[in-house]
Amino acid sequence: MWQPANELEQKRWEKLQRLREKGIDPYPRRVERTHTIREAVAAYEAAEAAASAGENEPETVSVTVCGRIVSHRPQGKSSWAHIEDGTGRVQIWVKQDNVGPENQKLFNDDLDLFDFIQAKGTMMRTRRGEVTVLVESFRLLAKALSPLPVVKERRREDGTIERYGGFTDPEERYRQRYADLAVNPDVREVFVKRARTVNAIRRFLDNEGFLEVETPILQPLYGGAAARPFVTYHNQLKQQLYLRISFELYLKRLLVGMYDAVYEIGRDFRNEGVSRKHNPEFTQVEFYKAYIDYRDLMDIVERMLAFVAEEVTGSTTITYQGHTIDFTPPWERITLRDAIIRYAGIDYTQYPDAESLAAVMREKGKHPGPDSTWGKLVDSLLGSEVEPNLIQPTFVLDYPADISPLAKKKPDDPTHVERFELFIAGMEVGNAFTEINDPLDQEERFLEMGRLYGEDSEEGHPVDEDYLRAMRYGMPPNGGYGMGVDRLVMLLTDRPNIREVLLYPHLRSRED
RNA sequence: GGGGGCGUAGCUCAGGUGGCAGAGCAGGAGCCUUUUAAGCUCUUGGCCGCAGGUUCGAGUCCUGCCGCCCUCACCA
Repeated sequence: MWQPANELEQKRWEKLQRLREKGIDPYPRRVERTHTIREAVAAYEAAEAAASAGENEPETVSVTVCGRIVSHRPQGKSSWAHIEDGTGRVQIWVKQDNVGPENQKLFNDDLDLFDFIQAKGTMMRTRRGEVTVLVESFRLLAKALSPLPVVKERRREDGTIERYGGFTDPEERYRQRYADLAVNPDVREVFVKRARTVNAIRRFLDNEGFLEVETPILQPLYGGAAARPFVTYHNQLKQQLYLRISFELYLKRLLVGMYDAVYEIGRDFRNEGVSRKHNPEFTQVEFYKAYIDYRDLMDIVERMLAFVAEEVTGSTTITYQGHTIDFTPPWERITLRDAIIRYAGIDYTQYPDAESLAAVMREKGKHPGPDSTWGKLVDSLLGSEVEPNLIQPTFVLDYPADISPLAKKKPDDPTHVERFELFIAGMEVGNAFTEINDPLDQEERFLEMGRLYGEDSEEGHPVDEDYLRAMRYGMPPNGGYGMGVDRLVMLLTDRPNIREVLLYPHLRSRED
């Protein structure tokens, strides 16, 4: 059973007992509300506007509003408070003349910051010009036994807001996200924008004729990306299962099934390091469309992100960590080879094997990993030399075939594939290719990956025989795109850390 | 996993070279019927992350552990 942990909770618990002794239910069932706070303020401002037209006093606006007490300023026989609901914040004024001495005392002594109340009264404007509910009666809706961190704000003369105190420790904010959201409105705003982002992606794809589908998260075989999976087990079926690392192979099977264009928005799971840009579970959108290739995909992605940015922020130009980023199409397109020449000064086609490429990287002062494959070395050049420089949306295209086992080779160059990745603000945001639809080529590429990575590597692609069988029934030529939604939300909300855009980011467990 | 930083009151933070653990806000008592970081007077509140060690004496120095942040590695 809960016990007060400190003096603050002890006092609130005592107030709770006092209220019960007075016959007041601190957690009543029924609530009356005539207006949200935003509606109440709007109704009064409308009445004022109408009155000023006729130069009269505004008509009486009677409201019953509900919300959490976010400032509590008892002043003897007259008290002020602000209450907040999901729509806004309004000041209330409780006067002994209106509510009587007993209720005035109860408001002052037994109600606390962060309690929920219902207040009935008429709208007015104070001398200082703030729209306020002059309270006729009020009622406790829910007692808060634990105090939230207090954040105080003052509006300076110049209109800017000065904040005092606050709730800023990232660990506590993530572990107690409810408290973070309750006291930090800007955090609430992040997740409103996140919802709008997902919604805008969905609307865009729906309008483009894509069908939204859902595919298995628990999979007997994982694939579609090079990542280590989480492993789980179905007791009754006595079957080892993996949490998916991508949607790719299941979505492309649907093109065999004669859907022309499909997409899925959902969670992927990768059993790898966590960082500023990586959470073990993250949200992806992947879409596949028949009869297009990676050049068409670039056009779609440009239009999609310009649309999403506009819907979420009101503009196709955003600010991210001090950078101005412009989503207006068209975006820069550069081949991976040219990008690495430009930013690392190495033409990797001159070093066609891992040994020579590693050697030239060492000459340039880089530190290639010891047992890297050639493809991994190219990828590391991209990650460390190129990626940080790509601030504006940039498509990097035409990747080496041996790090891209699902992408179709270029017609004039079998060492490279029709693939691009999208980089924004120095982050990889999207990945796409002209998909292999030749089942024999695909099988060979799976086997090749197996040879490169070795039988026991978890990063290698397990050969998905059922996927190959599907492809043998005939798969239309198609292009597919995958994008990390969390990273896009980071961009659109100007957050430097993926945890800031996840309601409940993964944290190590801790004894409380 | 490696390197660096951090952990002090409910919250935000101070606490040179080891020497009585502090402030603001929140909380409590009192005054206060147009306040808005309300104000004024008084006041409560501490496992200094945890466990060891050095020392006459440790919030401070050392070691280990836990957690978070940054970074590297890993990661299409």
